[in-house]
Amino acid sequence: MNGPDQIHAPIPCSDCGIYQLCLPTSIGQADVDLLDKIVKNRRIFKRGDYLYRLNHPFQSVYAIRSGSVKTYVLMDDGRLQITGFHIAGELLGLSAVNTRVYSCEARALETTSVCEIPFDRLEELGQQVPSLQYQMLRIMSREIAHNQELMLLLGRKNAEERLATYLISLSSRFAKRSYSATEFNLSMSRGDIGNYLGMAEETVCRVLARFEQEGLIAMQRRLVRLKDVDRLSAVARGNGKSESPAELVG
Amino acid sequence: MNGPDQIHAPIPCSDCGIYQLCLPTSIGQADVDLLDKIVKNRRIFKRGDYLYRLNHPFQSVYAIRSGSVKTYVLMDDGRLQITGFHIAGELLGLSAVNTRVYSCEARALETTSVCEIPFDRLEELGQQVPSLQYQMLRIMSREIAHNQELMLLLGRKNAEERLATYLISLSSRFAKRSYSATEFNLSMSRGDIGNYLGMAEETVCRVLARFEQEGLIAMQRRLVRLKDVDRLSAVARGNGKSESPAELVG
DNA sequence: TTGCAAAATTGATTTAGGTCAACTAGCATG
DNA sequence: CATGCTAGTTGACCTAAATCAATTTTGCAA
Repeated sequence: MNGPDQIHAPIPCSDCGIYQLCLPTSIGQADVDLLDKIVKNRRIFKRGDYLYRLNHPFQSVYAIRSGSVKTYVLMDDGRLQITGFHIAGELLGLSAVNTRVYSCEARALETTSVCEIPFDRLEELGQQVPSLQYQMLRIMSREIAHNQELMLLLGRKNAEERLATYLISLSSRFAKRSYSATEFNLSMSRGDIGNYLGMAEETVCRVLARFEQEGLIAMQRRLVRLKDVDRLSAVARGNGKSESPAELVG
Repeated sequence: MNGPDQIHAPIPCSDCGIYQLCLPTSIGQADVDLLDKIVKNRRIFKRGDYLYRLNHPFQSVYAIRSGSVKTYVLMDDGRLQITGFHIAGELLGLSAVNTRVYSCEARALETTSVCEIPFDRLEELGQQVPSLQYQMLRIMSREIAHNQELMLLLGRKNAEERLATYLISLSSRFAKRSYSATEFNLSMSRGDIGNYLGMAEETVCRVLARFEQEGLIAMQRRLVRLKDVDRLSAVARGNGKSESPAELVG
């Protein structure tokens, strides 16, 4: 039987038999550099370039060295849904497959350098790269927790709470890799943010403007500075409106 | 190295070291019966009884023999969020742990008979029960796909689409275990449905009433009959409002 | 530098759905 | 049988955010 810290090979989709994987997960800048050194398969993408563009999954995982990437799915009715933004230090695979998805794509938001890792080397690399020693199961488990958080966000939170949550989340992701956690570049457009958070582009603008007026943030085009993280966190948690936590009985 | 069809022991939360697991997954009535026969640990819960109620995870998985169960989390601010409804033929564990969750609970929606399976027997049982031979990874992968679907629902869909999606989804779950797929009992309250779908109880009522007027369903208290599944599916997919599938460029 | 297209902002208007409130129907209890 | 009690329904009203529309700003390419 397996030890708990081994990497498992990816598993095929139980419906279609094709491999799938989900791991928009942070492994840290150091381990990305390490991977880059071992794998020697560096690639550069320019803004708008596709990292992949597929009707179905895929052969590689990408460790982002610098820059940023958005992933999204195209639904069978033509709608586009952004599933995540990924920044330096993070591992990028493919988000889950479901029947209504026509194609999964990932494209660079700015000039982006990645290390492309073929699937069949993942196991071997797990021996050498500390953060990959977390097995897939653990990584996926984190992904599920993250999605549940996001579901709460989409189902319950209003525009201000969503955007505050988003900024705080970005901030902590930047913090993990020793960039500034309070001043960073939103490489994605307002429209992208709106799509991701389930609100109109105009609302994103208006709420950001409101945050600025209230002294929570400072903005200059796509550069944000969080001026009052505490208060912003409070907004993200939904303080302000007095929520009655009605304990429902089934 | 592991064969692809083995069960893995659950893995501890990478943050807190405590075990967690997520698997609100259908394994089918036949395999539930099989499990029940092998494990011999049957338990009966009455409406409102707790299957578990914990500040942190947990020792068992439950295979539902009959009845239904809701799972939910209590947030640190006291809010209650329903994370799923589970019916006969499904396996029920614990939905993902996240930092803002204070406690995870599951309670019966009606008189419910389950087979309680201790964690440490999962592996052994995987040898004997076909559907458990899917390894955890695959089960979790399905869970992620399901969550992403739900995220789309919560982020993009309006009240009618949500409720239509919900009914269709329930229908297909019932269909899997040879109950009627077009006539079934909503064992959960309107309030529960609203909580789960992110809308007010009153809106649930109103939309159901509208569906009934339009001849999509027939209702009698908690008993629903789907009269026009095709049209209902169309509503669930969001037909009606002409969505411009703007292809955003990052 | 000019010119153009995409992105962002801001205002006006509309609307879906939340909230509050009243009322009804089932169901359980003494 | 009367008496609540909870779940469900329906109506009135209001608000957050979508939509529509007009500018303004910016980035990029000739």
